[in-house]
Amino acid sequence: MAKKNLEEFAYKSIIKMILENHFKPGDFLLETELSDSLELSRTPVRHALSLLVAEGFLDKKKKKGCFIPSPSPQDARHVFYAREHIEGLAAASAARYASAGDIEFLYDLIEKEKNVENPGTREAKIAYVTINESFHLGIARISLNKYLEQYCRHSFWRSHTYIFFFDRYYSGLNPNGQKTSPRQHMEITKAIADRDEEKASDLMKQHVRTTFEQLFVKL
Amino acid sequence: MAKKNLEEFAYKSIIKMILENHFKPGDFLLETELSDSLELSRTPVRHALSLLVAEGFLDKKKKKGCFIPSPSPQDARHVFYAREHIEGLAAASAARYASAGDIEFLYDLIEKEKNVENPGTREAKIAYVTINESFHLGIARISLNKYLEQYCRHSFWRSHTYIFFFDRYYSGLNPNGQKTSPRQHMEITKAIADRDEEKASDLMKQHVRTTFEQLFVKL
DNA sequence: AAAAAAAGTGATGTATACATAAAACAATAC
DNA sequence: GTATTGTTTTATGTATACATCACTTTTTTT
Repeated sequence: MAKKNLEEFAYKSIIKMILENHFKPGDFLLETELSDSLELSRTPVRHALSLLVAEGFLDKKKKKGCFIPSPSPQDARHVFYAREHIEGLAAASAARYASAGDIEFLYDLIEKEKNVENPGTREAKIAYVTINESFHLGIARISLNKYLEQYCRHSFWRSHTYIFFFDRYYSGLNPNGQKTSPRQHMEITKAIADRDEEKASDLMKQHVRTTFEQLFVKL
Repeated sequence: MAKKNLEEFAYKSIIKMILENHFKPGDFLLETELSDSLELSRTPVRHALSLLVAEGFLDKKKKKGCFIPSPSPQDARHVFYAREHIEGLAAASAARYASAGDIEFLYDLIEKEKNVENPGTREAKIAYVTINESFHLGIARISLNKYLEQYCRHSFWRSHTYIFFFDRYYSGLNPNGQKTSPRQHMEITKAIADRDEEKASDLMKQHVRTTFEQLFVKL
């Protein structure tokens, strides 16, 4: 990763570390440790941590430090509930405003998703995550509403804390041993292409709920 | 205001200045100017500005600074659209989870709102703003979903940029010369007290839309 | 030996000096 | 007169030294 902007670099690096399970819930992210390991001063690290706290990715104790919030089934329900409805709104809005290029973009992603090689490997998992992110945040972007987009992005990332935590999900397989995402992504995209706002919204809500249920099958 | 925590002090002071119309859209909030006028160093000011940017109060240009976002009818439609639906969700959730104390809290606010003295004065305006914030963010809190609450808070404040800009609104009067907010607040609260999630949601959505329409009557 | 007081530790909180880059301006070429 | 390049300005971006406060450990007192 480029170090042009140290603040941005610190921000992205810390998120990356969190998503790569570098820390466990309750761990303190010390400014000095991070600045050492990222090889920059405390200032940009401190800045990045503040943002992450403001955005709700981290919790903070005054004069003590920032720490990874403890995930709870309750909190997961809250994120996914918010995410479900907000992405539903975004999908409806996307169905209204999507250009031909946007729709092509979504179909391309689904093609890529179907053709990920060596499913089950670490590389395949990373590919799925990347494509999935592009799809969901893509629809958020296509909604043309920067507020919806921002909230989608936030709840998406926050929900990914859980997806990485209970990472059984990214086997990418449902209980029947089949991938559900590409099919659902396809249906959503079709609804958007058909300009069917309500259907796009409903399918997206259902899709997010499916993700949640697959994750928390045992909770 | 106490200066125990300089970062908090800076944060609150800057918000206060913004809300008191100290700046106009497009104005840059310079770190050095602010730190001079608040009589502290750039560090806490810079920190506060970062938070305000993260929270969407301010926009930022890299290496240039933080500035008051310029309102546009398009942007206003986007904020109010997002706010309408998210506050609708929060109201539904609040109808489900509100405690007796919560409901009393809401009724108390409505009482206070009805009894604001000397309508039309600057003091009355500030009182309305304060009460209105407590009501809307109160419902967000009562939803018991911290994500919904966060998005409510964000879109609420962002929409307030417009409310303060076109401040005809806080005459508090509708085209017929009557205050509409207390009545709508009362109806929403009743729906919450009745545990009628759908009604609470619909009324809240309608209420936010009313606010928008009163603001943009001429746009 | 238990409790209270005091000193020590280690992190964040704050101020400030310096580096860097965007933007404004001036000078020059055309 | 306009466009383009070079210089200056100025505010942010970054590093770092020092202050402060919560917490821990040690010491003292009873």
